[in-house]
Amino acid sequence: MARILITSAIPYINGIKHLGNLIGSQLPADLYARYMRARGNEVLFLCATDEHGTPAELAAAKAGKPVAEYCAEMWQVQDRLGKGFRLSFDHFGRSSSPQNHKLTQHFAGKLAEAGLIREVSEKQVYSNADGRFLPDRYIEGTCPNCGYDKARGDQCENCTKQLDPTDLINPRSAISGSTDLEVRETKHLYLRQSAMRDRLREWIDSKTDWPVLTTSIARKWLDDGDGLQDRGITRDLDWGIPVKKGDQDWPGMEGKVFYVWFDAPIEYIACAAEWVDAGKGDDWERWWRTDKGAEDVAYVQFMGKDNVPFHTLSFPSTILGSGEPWKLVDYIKSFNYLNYDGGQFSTSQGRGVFMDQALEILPPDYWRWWLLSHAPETSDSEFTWEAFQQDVNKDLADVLGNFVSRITKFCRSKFGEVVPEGGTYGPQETALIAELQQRLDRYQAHMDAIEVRKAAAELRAIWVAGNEYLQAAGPWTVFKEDPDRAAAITRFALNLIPFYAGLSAPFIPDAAATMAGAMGVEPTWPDSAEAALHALPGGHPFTVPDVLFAKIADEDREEWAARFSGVRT
RNA sequence: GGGCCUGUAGCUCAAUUGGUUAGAGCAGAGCGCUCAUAACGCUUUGGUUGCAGGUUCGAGUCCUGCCGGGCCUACCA
Repeated sequence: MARILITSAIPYINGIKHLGNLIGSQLPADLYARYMRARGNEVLFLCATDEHGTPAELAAAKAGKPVAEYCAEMWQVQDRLGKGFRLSFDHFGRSSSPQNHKLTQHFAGKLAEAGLIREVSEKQVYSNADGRFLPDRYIEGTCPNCGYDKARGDQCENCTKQLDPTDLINPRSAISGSTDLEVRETKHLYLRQSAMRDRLREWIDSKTDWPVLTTSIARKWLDDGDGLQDRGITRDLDWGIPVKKGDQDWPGMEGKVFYVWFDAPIEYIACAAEWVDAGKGDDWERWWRTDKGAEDVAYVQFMGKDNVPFHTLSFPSTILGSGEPWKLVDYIKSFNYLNYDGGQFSTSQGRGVFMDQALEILPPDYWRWWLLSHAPETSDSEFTWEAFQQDVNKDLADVLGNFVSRITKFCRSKFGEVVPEGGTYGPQETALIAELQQRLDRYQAHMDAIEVRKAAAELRAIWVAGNEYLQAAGPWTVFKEDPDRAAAITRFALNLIPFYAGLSAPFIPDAAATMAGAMGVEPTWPDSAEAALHALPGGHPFTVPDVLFAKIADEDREEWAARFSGVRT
């Protein structure tokens, strides 16, 4: 039995996440967590909301609420939706938790002790009307290069020229539109990542089994230009973790908070502390401190590709630089993006299907299956309503659901709602057991390697094998001359249901529970195909379950396609 | 502009990392079955691997150039 620590990239608090966000980290992380638990491993699966930063403050202001209240409410919404999708977090925390405050301040103190923090005085644009410093992106003006009048302070979207906010003609606040801006001097802390460069490179180079998508992004940052740059880790904001050196004040840093990307990954650790404080566990350090029992933990992170630099460089800088024996990530699984009907999903533009809407129209298993079996592992992938309808109807309703339906109903009509006795397994059953064992081995290998789409394809093939068997064995014909043989075939086919339930549970937990429940058992991972297909003896009662997956009708698809074609208001 | 990823059947994806005749699923066509959610099974049509060169006994895979799509580019997160 292994011990596996799994974290999903923590979703930003600002609004409800869309299906692209879901398949980019939380859903595959959940698949892996469920699988590893089913295999008998000890798993700690953590996620949280990422609550700090300018967008959270602005979203709260727009909602007319204090930011703490806004975040607390949005946490509840995200927690509820996560449960709706059956995300099996051991704890769903908050980066604004007291545990994260303490830990973030602790890390900053340790980094300062190690001489890895330097103070930098810099000039930044301040908006008097908004009462805040403005990040470059929140300053708009006319591009000096092309004359585009909505250029942002970091880059002109029209001509793609990199800009400084001071380059803009007629600069104004993107928040209020105010032109009452001034340049102010402000002091910030920088993490000396440049001093960590060799250690980081050595660490990245040791990760030969990581996907190219992950290591190439890390190397680019290490080597581009003058190499890895120091990074500002504080901001002039109200909402965030106050800058402190451990539990001591930090002279000159009064009123400032840590940058959201500094405290967000630390929440992975703090979340474990929250898990203990919530009474769900009793020792979080054995998951995170290699001097306190975590040396044998395998730590796997899931994230979208845009998150990779922060997980391969920034966060490891924090960990390594602290000089303390914290657990570093062992494997990073990163994902590309899911597009929606020819364009990107967009939270800010309200484009696509969002988690709350998805659950309003269909149960979570439909989404889980489609999204996971089309996970954007090698490149961006695309959601269309036609593909979704077609795939879900075929895979879930026709192949799996109908298999359960046809054999349970056949048995009920010929033998009653009890696994029939009599007859013995013959060559057909032996052959199928051998095939299923091979497929089981492959399925497990794909799941171990976190090859999500390949695992889904193999699972589907396992379902198909049941229909092939029934067609070839034809118990409805055999029954007429040899009821005993028909009983054996039926018994064998009924035994496939709990087998399928166990294997399918990581993908479609609700349907798996229904299938197993109908057969009067719990979904469990099979030791072998041989053992699993002898599990239910003759005489074992069962019930015919309701239709597992109702099909998506053309009218439904058309209605949804129309309903979600515009932008969310 | 720079870096990286990507382009394979109508659609979604494979191809043991340079090795026989490029494979699956869906969709399409034909046949079969009648237990089942008009479901299932079998057979089958379909490819100049974005384009043009090059290296090699051999290229989807490596190199060069071009074309298209994507991500990042350090103060959005």
